[in-house]
Amino acid sequence: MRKRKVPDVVINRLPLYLRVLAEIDPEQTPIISSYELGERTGITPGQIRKDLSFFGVFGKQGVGYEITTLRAELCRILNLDRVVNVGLVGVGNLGEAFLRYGAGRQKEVLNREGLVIKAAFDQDEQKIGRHIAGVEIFPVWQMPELIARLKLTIMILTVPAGVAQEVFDTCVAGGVKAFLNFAPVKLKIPAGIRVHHADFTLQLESLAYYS
Amino acid sequence: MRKRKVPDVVINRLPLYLRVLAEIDPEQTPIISSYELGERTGITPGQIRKDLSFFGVFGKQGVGYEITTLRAELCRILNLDRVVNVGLVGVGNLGEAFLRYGAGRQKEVLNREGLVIKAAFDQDEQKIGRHIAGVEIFPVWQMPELIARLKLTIMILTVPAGVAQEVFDTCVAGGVKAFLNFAPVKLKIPAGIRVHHADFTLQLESLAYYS
DNA sequence: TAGATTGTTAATCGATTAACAATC
DNA sequence: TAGATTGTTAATCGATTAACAATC
Repeated sequence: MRKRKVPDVVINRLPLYLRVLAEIDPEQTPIISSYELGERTGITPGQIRKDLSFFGVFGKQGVGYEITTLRAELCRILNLDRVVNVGLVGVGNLGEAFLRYGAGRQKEVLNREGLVIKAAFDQDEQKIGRHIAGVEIFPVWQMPELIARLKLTIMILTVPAGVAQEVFDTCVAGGVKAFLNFAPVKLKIPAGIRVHHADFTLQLESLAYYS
Repeated sequence: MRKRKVPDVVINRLPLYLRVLAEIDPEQTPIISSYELGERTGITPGQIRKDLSFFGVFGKQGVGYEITTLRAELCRILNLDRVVNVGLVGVGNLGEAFLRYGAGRQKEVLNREGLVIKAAFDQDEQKIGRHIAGVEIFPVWQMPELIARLKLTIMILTVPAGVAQEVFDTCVAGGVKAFLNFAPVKLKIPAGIRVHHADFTLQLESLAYYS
């Protein structure tokens, strides 16, 4: 894995480029310059060119970037040119909201990019077998089996803080490589595993500084 | 405002220190070293000392930090030593989940730190007047008035992308200083206003790279 | 060809880490 | 006093920005 070569901060910007490119009709505007893309993303043109240069040469000097090509390349880089199977653990308020979110307006966006929520997990007997926004809820003990069977490579953690590490470890053992963690805990993360934290409490508390 | 002096990245770490300190009983362990705090937060001891040094001198050489004092100082720095009033706009799936989240286990945490969700807003007639987790839902047109009356200084944006900028501008005009934005849009942000983005779609898409 | 815009290198900036004198 | 740990300075690291030759 030479992935370490590309800084995470660069990877985090690629989806933004993708989003902006998706808003343009390539029939009408087939080419975009780094200046125009910079205008629309809030990223400087130089930064955009630098970011893209980590992956190859996608533009034409004196001309710009062909939108269709650049979109395809970005999708390829992000693995979004194929289906990426996502799971979710913990169908409480937040988990349920997330399932519906992924089923609403954002579903089109996520699915267009190949991201599909395939299964949800909970330990509450009452919830097992229910469907939320078309996603079935399975018992947590079936996770190892279903991670393998459904090839889940991204997991959304919307579990209570107390069980987050345990659930996380189970997922890692099962082969999940990337996580979006909503639990307010510091996870112990093995090498090669990527975790994005979405810790609302910490975010609100730091906002208080500016209030 | 000399606030610009302290890097945002430092501010973002302070709530983490606060969380770890809150987990310790100061009766039993009254003093903590930067090494111990580093152990528990995953931040290097040097970094912690550097971060704190932006705000003053809180420790004793050869001894460490008095937990009660350090907690109080961090709260003061983050404005969490007084009540900080928070509003929420857009009571859809995500907005509702957030209200319940702020009412559940995390409510204790948030309230202990002075953060209180005081009002929610929506344009749907049906939702007006309802209460979710004890928070009343008001019509959006009452926002300017209620921001002033309830002194809302932080706003959580859980509105659809299409109206996010408009709602944001209204809040800014009303005097809101800090935002937690869940809408998948690039907001045009005036100077002096702080926005934290929680854009799930972008986060999931960048995770696909590691999947 | 002249103008435009890329890809890339070098310069700058800012944040993290290392190291240690100060001092409890 | 001796040992420990802070507060702070200097060195390092990495990311952003500026600049420009290459070239369409």
